[in-house]
Amino acid sequence: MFNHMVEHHLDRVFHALSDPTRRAILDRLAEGEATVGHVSRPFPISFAAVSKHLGVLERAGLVTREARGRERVCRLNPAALGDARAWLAFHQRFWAERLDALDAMVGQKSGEPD
Amino acid sequence: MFNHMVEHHLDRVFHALSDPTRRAILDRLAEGEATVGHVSRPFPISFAAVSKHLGVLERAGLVTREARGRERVCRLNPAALGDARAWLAFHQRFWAERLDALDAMVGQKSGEPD
DNA sequence: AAAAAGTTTAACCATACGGTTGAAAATCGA
DNA sequence: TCGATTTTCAACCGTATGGTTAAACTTTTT
Repeated sequence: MFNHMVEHHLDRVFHALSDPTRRAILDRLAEGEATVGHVSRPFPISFAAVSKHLGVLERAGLVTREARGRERVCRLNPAALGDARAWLAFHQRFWAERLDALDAMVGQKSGEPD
Repeated sequence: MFNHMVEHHLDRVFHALSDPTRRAILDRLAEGEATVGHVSRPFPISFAAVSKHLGVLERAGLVTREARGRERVCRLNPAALGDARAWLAFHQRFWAERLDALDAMVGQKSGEPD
């Protein structure tokens, strides 16, 4: 019930989240929507680099960019975090249960088949 | 208040999670500890490739490999998911609050926190 | 001791990544 | 219309990634 075909989506979300600049961009955007220029200003990298980061975030569904005149206003899309969060929550709990089960039968060495 | 120096750790965890093969390895390991050979068997890639994936997972703290004779038994480390989960949970909720505030001003409501 | 088994490491390949600069495209202001 | 502003796109660079095969290392088996 958990292995849908959302895999590629998870790929993109986790990958988007794996870069500190992109997480900082998300933090910046959490303060409110902003244009690409406004987002990029505090970062010590080029404008184009930030634009590409925003592309990665957009493709992951984490951010939307809407054209407004010659500017583009970026906004967060919190819902996109849902799948990643669900994956983590499920697995962490599932793993913990497994390990608890193992702890419960300390001393018994379970033969691992194949 | 959230910008610790755990960044690099988050980098590694999210990056480790961004690959479907690695997530599948974690799923496999959730069924119980296993040697590298056992882990790699179902995958259509080489043994060495799986070994490298396990290295990535290990460096992210998600998996431990313990030498047992000439084999290495791999186990999950659920705790390592903690930081990532905390990051996601905090941000999703934080963003949702922000957007809810915006929605409230528009008159539309469509947020599902937690 | 020698062979076999389980893993890792090294070398390599193709592609993707994060970064740059500079040109192009679209819109605004004069 | 012209020039300035905002953003993307294209080309490029150095490094990292995921994959391969083959060699090396350690431990078990014979």
